[in-house]
Amino acid sequence: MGRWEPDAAGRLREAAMALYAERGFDGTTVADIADAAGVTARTFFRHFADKREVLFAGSEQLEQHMVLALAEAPTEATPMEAVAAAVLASAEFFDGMRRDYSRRRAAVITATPELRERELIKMATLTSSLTKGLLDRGVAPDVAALAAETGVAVFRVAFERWLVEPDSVLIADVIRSTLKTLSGLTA
Amino acid sequence: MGRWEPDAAGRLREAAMALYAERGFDGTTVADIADAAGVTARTFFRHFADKREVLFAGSEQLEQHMVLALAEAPTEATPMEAVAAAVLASAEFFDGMRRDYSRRRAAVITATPELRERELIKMATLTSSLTKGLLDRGVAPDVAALAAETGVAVFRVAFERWLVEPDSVLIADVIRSTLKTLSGLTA
DNA sequence: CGAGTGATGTCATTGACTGACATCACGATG
DNA sequence: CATCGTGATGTCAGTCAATGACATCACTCG
Repeated sequence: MGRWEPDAAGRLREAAMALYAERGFDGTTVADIADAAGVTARTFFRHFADKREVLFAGSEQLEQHMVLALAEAPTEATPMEAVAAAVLASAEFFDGMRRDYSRRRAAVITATPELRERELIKMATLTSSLTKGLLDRGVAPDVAALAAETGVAVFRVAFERWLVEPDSVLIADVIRSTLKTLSGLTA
Repeated sequence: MGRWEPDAAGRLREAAMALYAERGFDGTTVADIADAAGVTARTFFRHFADKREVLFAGSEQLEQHMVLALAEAPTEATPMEAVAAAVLASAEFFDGMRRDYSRRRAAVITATPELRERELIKMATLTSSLTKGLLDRGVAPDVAALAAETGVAVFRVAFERWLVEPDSVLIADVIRSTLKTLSGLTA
């Protein structure tokens, strides 16, 4: 065993989720989280930029994954098809994850304005990354922005729906269904 | 003259804008703003919930105004027409305002992640208010959400374009032009 | 063995934000 | 005219998020 327990960041993430769910975001201090994880508050800030970011670790990987899927979509795919592929690729991130965790996380975020702000900016960042990915595919700026925006909207709606569905439902199926609803709207 | 200079909130708003523009958001303390406005920091927090909110005063009125315009749209208007009326109504809020102020404010917000977060949540609130307004008109939930989202997107795009246009251009014209672009996209 | 490294702890400090309480012009009321 | 709220502000003390500077020490590599 090393000088310290391994995976301090992971312990901090779990401690934060547990405490936010139990006492609420405002009722939890960074010192509380650090104590529960067996480190000091200073170490918390070495792993996460601020008290909110601890709930959003992994969002960069999700984004990278989606952007990669977008880039790998066949050249002949329409912009919206490519975006759909990117959104579908996100499923791989959640299938392995316990639904329970996602639900508690969503509940905490919904209940805390500060966390909703952070989530919104993550979505905005995702949107602009997808837009850029489309531009790289030669899509016109207006179309790219609109397609990306629409794709992220589908992602959001599908994710919310998935959280409510029974546990057996796969998120990929919910995404496909949401995409179908979208095409019905514009038809 | 009363015991205190009148309109402390207004003085705080102006002082905040000036200092944020001059030294940046992070380089400005609440005490700085309060000093410049001739009050104490404690008074700042009696007028604004936090350091970011001082740049968003008036957003509730804008929202109310738009929701009202939505409600007053003719019964026979389509959802998107009603939303367009709401977005157009926002013009009355900016025509009187010095463009210069809006530009400096936008520059500060763009440069500061914390402020961009706040702006995003204001837009999200606006979206959900417009959605609710559409539901009150009997619009189906899916359509209402989509129309509101689209309307806010138009508002955002038009506002940004307006800031770049020469000073003589009216925001209402930019909004109308943006709405036209939108209908071109979906056609 | 000794130098270097990386993750952590310790300490001090700034600044956002809050609660409790005091102050005091002004307007109403008797 | 005296007094009695009332509302906007000041004062003070305190909590907690966040950051910089410096110390520590197991581990690794030469």
